[in-house]
Amino acid sequence: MTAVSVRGWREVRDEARHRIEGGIWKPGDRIPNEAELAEEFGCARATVNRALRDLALHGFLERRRRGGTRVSATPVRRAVLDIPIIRQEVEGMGAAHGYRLLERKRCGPSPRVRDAHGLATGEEMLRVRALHSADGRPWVHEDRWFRIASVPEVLDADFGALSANEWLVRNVPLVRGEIELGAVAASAAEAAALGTEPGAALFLIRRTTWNAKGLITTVRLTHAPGYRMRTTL
Amino acid sequence: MTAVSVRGWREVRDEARHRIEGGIWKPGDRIPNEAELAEEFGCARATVNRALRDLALHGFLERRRRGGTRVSATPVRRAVLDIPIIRQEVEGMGAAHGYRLLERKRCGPSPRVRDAHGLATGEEMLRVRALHSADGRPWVHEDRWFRIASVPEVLDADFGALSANEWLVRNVPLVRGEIELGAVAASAAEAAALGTEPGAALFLIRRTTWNAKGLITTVRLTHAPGYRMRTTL
DNA sequence: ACGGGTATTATGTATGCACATATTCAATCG
DNA sequence: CGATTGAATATGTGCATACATAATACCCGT
Repeated sequence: MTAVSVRGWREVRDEARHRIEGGIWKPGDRIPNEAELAEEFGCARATVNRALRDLALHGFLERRRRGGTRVSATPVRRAVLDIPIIRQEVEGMGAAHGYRLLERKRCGPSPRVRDAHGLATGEEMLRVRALHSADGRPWVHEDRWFRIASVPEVLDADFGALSANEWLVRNVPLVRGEIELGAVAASAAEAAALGTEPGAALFLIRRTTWNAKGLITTVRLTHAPGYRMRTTL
Repeated sequence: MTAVSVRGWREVRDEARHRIEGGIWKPGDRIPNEAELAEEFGCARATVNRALRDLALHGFLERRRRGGTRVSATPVRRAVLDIPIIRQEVEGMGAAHGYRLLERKRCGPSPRVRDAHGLATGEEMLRVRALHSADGRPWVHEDRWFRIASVPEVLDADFGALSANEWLVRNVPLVRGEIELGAVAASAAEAAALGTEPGAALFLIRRTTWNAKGLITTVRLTHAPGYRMRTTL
């Protein structure tokens, strides 16, 4: 093989990807080891390592010590995806971000929230519902539950102007979180806020965060119909 | 600050995360530079670099040359998420993966597909619909379009037993791809296959791949109601 | 033949160094 | 005064080397 001189680990990565895409390295194939590639490319093994690690992160390669590196038999396994921050997403489209508080009240958890997080029925919570819009058009309905025992300070925030998300970022250090993506039928309240019909298919993002004391907050974000989240491979 | 001796970049990463989570480094704060942290931790700067790069990849930090590293003001921006391969996902749950071909025919593109990819109306395509099941229960409806001009070999595959996805993996090197996530209302055909009502909210994964000649295939995967995709932060 | 220990191999990671590059700040010149 | 230039700084990346670790292959003693 001709010694191709490359500049930087990105070029090594791209060259490797071309070989996968061009079928030179086929799914399931074992590819040359790092030392050999380093020699071929005229660079250090560390550089090859960086490139191959990146491809493995994105699911193109599977690597095992001693076993070598092989082209993934299932080419798309992992994607790095940007979970949008609403304000930024809207402004990034060149639209004006609007925020309107719909509801803010202290109450016990809904059965669904209670069961999902093992809370007591009497547990005191704060529920905040709001609507985000882009150039005046409904964009996302936000339905958030705070657990007051974990963040009592939340009672001092009124969320009239500042979105709950932004308040959280400034006031509560994150400990552990989960993101869940799915599809749900619009509830009556969501449909009204988003200007659609109850039962309409809405894209759902649920984020839940905990700290050492337990649940901090969980939020159900439902996007107006037609919303898509995209990522490139 | 006491010099804490750490072993490996993961420990550096974890310690940094603890400082973010514990509020020692607050959102928007600029953190010490790599050289200082390396000294504090008693490791090489490259090790600190690896750790901080990883945190930046996951959206916890924002890094700029000369500008230093700051704690992200928007704590969750990026998530690495596993896009499931259906067979693996089903088998990973300990269920039996079933596959049934529903339809396979040569035809022109539907208006939606044609417009989305700028195809001619007369363009010859192969449409394959199938149902994946888990322990006999409907799991995912697969609606796939192949562009015959790009992959004529596809006509030789009957897809009665082998899923189109697996055929693709073995026969077509990937060039460029996109994944789109969203929610859609179940079509009549989908509803029938998945055992639900037309209009039900379904989680949608659309994958499209191209090569140098243009579109290869696009697939609409719709999951049975209640399906969720999860990732940890 | 069999089971277990050991050598081999490929990747994983750490280190110290050098240089590249982006960005900011400040000094300088017209 | 304003624009340009240049120095300082922090991260980005590359290299050579060394050792760690996991997985496999192989050999050997019983």
